[in-house]
Amino acid sequence: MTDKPLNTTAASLLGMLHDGPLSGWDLVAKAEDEIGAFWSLTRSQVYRELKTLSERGLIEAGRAGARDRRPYSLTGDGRAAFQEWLATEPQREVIRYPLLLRLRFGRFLSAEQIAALIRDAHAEHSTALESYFAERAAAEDAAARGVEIPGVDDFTLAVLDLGIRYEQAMVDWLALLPERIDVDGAANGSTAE
Amino acid sequence: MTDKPLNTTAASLLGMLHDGPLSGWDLVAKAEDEIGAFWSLTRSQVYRELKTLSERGLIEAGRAGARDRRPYSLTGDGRAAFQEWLATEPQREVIRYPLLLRLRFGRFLSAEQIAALIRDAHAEHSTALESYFAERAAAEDAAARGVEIPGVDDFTLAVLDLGIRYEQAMVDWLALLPERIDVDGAANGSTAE
DNA sequence: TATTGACCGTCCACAGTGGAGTGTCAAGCG
DNA sequence: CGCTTGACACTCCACTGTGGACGGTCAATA
Repeated sequence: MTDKPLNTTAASLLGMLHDGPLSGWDLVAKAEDEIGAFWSLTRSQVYRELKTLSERGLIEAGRAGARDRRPYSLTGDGRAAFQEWLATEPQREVIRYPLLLRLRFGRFLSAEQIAALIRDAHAEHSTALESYFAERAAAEDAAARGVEIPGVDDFTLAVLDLGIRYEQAMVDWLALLPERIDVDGAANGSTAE
Repeated sequence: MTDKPLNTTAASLLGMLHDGPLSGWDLVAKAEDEIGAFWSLTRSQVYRELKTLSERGLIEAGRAGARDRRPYSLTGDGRAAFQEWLATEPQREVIRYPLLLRLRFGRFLSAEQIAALIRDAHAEHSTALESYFAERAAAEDAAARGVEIPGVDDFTLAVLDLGIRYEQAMVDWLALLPERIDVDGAANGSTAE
């Protein structure tokens, strides 16, 4: 199975198929829910990968259900390929954050524009933080009552914890930002230096 | 100039050209240095964008210097297009972090694999944090002595501050991670749940 | 002088994004 | 009962993004 290393998106699909057969549509939803915070993928990409994965024999399409729904299941080769991928060196993270780019070019922005950017971002990260808190609370509650939530293990919770730290850092920073950059002094419309 | 919105990478190039004419090569270096932490771009992409930007009249190629070096400078239309872009709604951040994906699938990893992943990531983020601290210290030192570092303004420092918070959150999390996930209990090689 | 290494750009295959487009099925409603 | 609506499921395409191979130029130095 060493014909060619898996790309990360393909590997994530194999990983999710360990929980049972799923269609492309389901995989997109599951990915969004479970790994969406740190691994983006799109419908187009998923269907493309499913095609090549099945050509390589790492997954197998079941019989189509209603509405062209095609469930894929993992093959033995697929499991092996996934294990191989797990053992590869992970690449560095990629972050692309348009807001930061605009702020970095803040000297070309008006005070109002800056304030609006910060306000919106603060709102977004606050709600993200809230929902992570809720998720953790639900998990802790379930644990206290001895109930198992399917698909939630120690690793899920550990990663969730990082999500909380990340969002908290964002919220804290954004809250202090307006006084940190002297917004009124920085306003200069379109004048380059 | 409303023929078509700029993509973010093209906009970042226009932004950097406000500091004076630069070649594609220089732009890649400058981007890596100044915005690389939150906006990734590659050589290929930069040269492709430079071509279309100059076709659209937003930048202008100067006379080629040694080694085919072609400096580009901003046009008036380019400045206007950049201002327009600044006023557009920024999209959400995209994060793609292969390490987190592997950890999320940690139940398929051995204890040694997990430990190694964490150790490496901790080292990487620690050095990133150190270098950010050094950068900030240099800026503070310069400020104390009344010196202006070219290309460093309040916005640069504010964004640097977020970088520090981000790396600090990572380092803290990674430091606690080994005891948080009971590594020895989690080891199970290739067994699915 | 020859080699080395930094500089500068091109090209290509593959990966990733977002939206338009197509069809299917279930539920509700008049 | 036929119609509409909306969720479901996939396809296709243009554009954007990534990484590496490649080719050439120039400066320094052994």
